[in-house]
Amino acid sequence: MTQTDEHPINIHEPRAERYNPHAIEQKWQDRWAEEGLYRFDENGPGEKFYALTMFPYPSGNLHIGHWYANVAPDARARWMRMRGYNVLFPMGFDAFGLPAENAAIKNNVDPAGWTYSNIESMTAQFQRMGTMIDWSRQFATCDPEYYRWNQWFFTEFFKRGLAYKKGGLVNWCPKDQTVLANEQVVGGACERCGTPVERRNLNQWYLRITDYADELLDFSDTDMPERVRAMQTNWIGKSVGAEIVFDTPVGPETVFTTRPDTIMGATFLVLAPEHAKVAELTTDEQRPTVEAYIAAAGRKTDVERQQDVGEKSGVFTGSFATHPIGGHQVPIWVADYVLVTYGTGSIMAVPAHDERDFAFARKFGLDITEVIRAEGAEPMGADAEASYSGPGMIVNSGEFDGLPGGKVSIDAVIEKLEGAGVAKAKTTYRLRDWLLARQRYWGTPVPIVYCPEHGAQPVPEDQLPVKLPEFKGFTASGQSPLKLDREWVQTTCPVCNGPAERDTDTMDTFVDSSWYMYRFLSPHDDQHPFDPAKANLLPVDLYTGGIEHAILHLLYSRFWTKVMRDMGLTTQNEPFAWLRNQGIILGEDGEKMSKSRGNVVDPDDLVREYGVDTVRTYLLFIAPWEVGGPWDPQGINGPSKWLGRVWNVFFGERTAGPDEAVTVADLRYGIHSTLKKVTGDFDRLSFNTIVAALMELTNILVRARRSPAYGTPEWDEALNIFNLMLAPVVPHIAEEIWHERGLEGSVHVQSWPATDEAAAVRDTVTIGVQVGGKVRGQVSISKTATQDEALAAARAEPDVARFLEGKAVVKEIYVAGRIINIVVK
RNA sequence: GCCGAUGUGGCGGAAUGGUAGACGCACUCGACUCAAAAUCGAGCGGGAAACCGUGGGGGUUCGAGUCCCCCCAUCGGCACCA
Repeated sequence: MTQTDEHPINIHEPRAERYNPHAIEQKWQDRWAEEGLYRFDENGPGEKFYALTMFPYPSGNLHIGHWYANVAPDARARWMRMRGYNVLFPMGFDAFGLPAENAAIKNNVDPAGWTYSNIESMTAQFQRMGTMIDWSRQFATCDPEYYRWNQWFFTEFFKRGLAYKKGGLVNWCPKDQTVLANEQVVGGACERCGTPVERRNLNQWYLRITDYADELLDFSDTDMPERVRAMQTNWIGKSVGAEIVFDTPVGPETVFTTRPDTIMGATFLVLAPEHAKVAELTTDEQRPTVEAYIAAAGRKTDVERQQDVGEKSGVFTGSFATHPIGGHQVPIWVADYVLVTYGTGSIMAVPAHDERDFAFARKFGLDITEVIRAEGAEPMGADAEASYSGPGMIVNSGEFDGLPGGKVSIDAVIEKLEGAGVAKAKTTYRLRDWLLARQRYWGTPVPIVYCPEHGAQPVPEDQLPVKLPEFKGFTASGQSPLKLDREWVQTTCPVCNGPAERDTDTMDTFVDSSWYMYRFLSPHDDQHPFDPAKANLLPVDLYTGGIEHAILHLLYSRFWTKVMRDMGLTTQNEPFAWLRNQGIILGEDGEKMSKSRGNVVDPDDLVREYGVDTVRTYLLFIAPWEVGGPWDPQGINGPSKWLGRVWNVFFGERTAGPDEAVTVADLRYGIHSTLKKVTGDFDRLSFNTIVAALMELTNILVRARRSPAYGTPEWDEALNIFNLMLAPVVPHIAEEIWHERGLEGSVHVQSWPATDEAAAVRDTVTIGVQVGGKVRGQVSISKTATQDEALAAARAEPDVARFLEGKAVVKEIYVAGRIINIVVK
């Protein structure tokens, strides 16, 4: 198109134009990519800062939640960069897992093809966000170059005895046709698909996370939100107590208790229905009853079991155990309120002091013996309505009577029994070993071969990766698809070279995410999982993501790091120095966004309508970032209008306004107090108040533009600092402004400005005056006014004087720059 | 039941123990316009006022949204874990 005389376009006057994000955003994204502006250089200057957002699953569509999770960390990473840090901010894809396989089954397509095409489209969507992510480091966990190291780690774990195979009851999801780790069973149902899990007796691979249970309870090298720590601590479930042996007709039976001090109140034993000794202990007379009970308990799903909580059921075995101190006989029962998976699968029941044992004893008419009595309490009668688990003195316990319940008496009981070899202090955890194997195709093959001669052998390092066989379609048999590929299964033994078979299971995808943050250090390294020379980039300084991974991913990656440390791969105890969780953006209706509810907000639509910078700003502004909340479709008008006004502050026509009285001092105060606030708010991740402060400053600048302060050197300073403060939040408009102002380079490589502390406080302050603690007026005084000056000014204020009339002044408070309070009587 | 959060205008929210409601949305009025949108300007907790107001009740303090104690409600996690 050529310029015509009718429509002269003065290209040197874009300043008269309105802010148009669509005219500038793509341009800058392209230019930044071309120039490699965000390429991380580990040899670059400045202290390193590793910022990471939990990598997404390549579902194929980037939704507003991904934006919410990434924009704020991006703004913060940009700010750190401007402050002189050498910032690593990478991104990848958590690409193995069931959705690909399900899509593959449904449409008979290759999960790999489906996944990589999703990654491609999601990367493009991601790049529209305008982040400083260094895309040159991107990888997907389904890349053989990545999962090779999963296999390498597995074989290393195996050599160290941290990966082992054992038989036992496991959780099985009938829908997903695979076993699940305990962490992936929520309320008795599959964490992924909600199907109630079944228990199956299977031989499976585990990782020995329980070896690290105690260390995982120690959070001293990682700053995680209280609720995450609480959830993990809860999950690990440490209980300090003792194991105590009761003699039975078929040999000694060890029970675990946290209350050895109540042992004289133990009036019966209870075994879990699955306990190995039940059959032996059951007398012939009781056998039909017990077997029926065990069969019924076995049929119950976990979901049904949980619904029955509180409702006690059980049967008597017909046998008795000998009380280790009293020497008397106590009956042995079977009940499903005792879990075979916890402690020893059997308990000594102390109905007087345990709610569950009490309910059970009442229901079946078993003895209740009080052994702890609260100070001043009446003895527990036969008609007691509840157990008592509070503090008190030991009673009815012979030599222990009169000791305080708790530590002292616990130690006394253990000490006595320890001598006879029938008790020892013991700590039990709820945490189980991590069940690793999955009976699925789209994952990392377990690198083990089974040789008839040499048993399970790890695949040697030089033969890794064990690549997944080519996709040949699925059958509906429910068997592992790998199992069906005979050609793939048949291999040779690494020891004797004889015929052997591959393990046909794949790894839990949480293996992939347990160490991916290390891979970003050297994503293309084919000699190590990560280059040891880059280990100085560890740990991740700020890790952000959703709370849904509070236990699963975070606990597993903490465990992985501790093993890596013990292997000598890192000196860090923790992968993440600092963890914060963003909230969730809900639909307009306050419900979780979902296609079925029709309340989904599409970021691509928003970008088309408002531009990237507006969407970024609104996501920062909508709520405190760690809280989140419902999407307000009208709310985005605020940020949209704001950026229009920002543009006009720099390039708008200068209209003569009403007599604005913004002084140069006001201007400097506005700029430097805002700078101080924004700097502090970035530090504490308070993104919504950053935007608010920038908006407030814009309001000042709009007025200043019409005041005598316009055009002064202070005005130029203000624009410069404002431009720099905009950069982390709204990178495109900030860059455009930078260049329109005729400045060189990129605004994003500039230094964050320094606050002039003197300018950030006012010389004259307006403070409230209280009389008797109630605000009655305000006075404008010098910041450095003395108490006498301040009080004189306060008394002179008519609104204040009115309330002082006829009153005796008791006390006068003056906090410089804050408040005056005159206490009267 | 245990653990962890959270409760402030119509709405999202702000506030180192120091003038509660910054900033924004919505709304109202005005300017511009033939008109509308956009934009710009003004107002916006309740109450006529005295005053009352940060879930409720106590307390500490000259002064409490903020600190302490006791409740209530909502959300999240775990849940027969001995």
